[in-house]
Amino acid sequence: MHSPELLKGTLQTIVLKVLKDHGKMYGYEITQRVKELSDDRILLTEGALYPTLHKLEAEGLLKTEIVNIGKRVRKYYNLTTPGKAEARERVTEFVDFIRTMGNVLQVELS
Amino acid sequence: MHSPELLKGTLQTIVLKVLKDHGKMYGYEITQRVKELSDDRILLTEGALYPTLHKLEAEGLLKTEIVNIGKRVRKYYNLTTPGKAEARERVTEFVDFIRTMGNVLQVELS
DNA sequence: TCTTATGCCTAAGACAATTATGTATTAAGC
DNA sequence: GCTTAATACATAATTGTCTTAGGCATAAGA
Repeated sequence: MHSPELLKGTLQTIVLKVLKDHGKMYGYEITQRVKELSDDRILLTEGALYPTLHKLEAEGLLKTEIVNIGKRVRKYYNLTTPGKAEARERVTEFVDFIRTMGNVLQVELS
Repeated sequence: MHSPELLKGTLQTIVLKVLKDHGKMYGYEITQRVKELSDDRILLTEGALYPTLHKLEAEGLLKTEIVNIGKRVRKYYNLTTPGKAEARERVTEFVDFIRTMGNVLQVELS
């Protein structure tokens, strides 16, 4: 697990990009996908994830769809059109940030 | 200027690494060096920098030296031996984090 | 002389995350 | 049949880092 401080500020970017790459997903699924993609290094906590999903939805970047699986409820999230644009921007912004940090820290980012 | 959220958690790493690369520096000088290295994209605020310097000093990672320049006072900071080790670790940690994020976001980090 | 730059610092508040809960269903092990 | 782990949603209290807003003072340039 990574030093958690570095993760701060990246959650929305992660959620938007993962949804962009994988399409319709529900909360728990997102945590598992990120765990998998990060090789168990990024473990999203529910206390952070759900408020973030709700916030992105309130901003119109995500839309939801509730599906019943037996007696259990799943809430699927997907990007809206503005959400897709936002995902692109966030990733670009992140990459730019990393380049800048590479200069400041004088490191090569393979 | 970058989205400030992404910067969160990176301040200590920046301070430690810049001091490692440039040796003895004072607070204001650090802000200017980072501004320069980042091409004006990272502007450290004093309200964040000074508490961080004091904290790192309290942890024994930095040592200080006060110098009078005319009537003005400069407080130089430099890494201690544990501080140098910590700087190395923080940078390694940051690079690892970036690699992980590259996988999660599915982006190439040149 | 007024603004900008240099130089240190602290305090209040915002914000995002962690930690701690709460509720409930389903599958697996014993 | 019972217990535990996994699945699945969610909120609330707290923590920590940062921004914003102050405060004080010297030096240089227009």
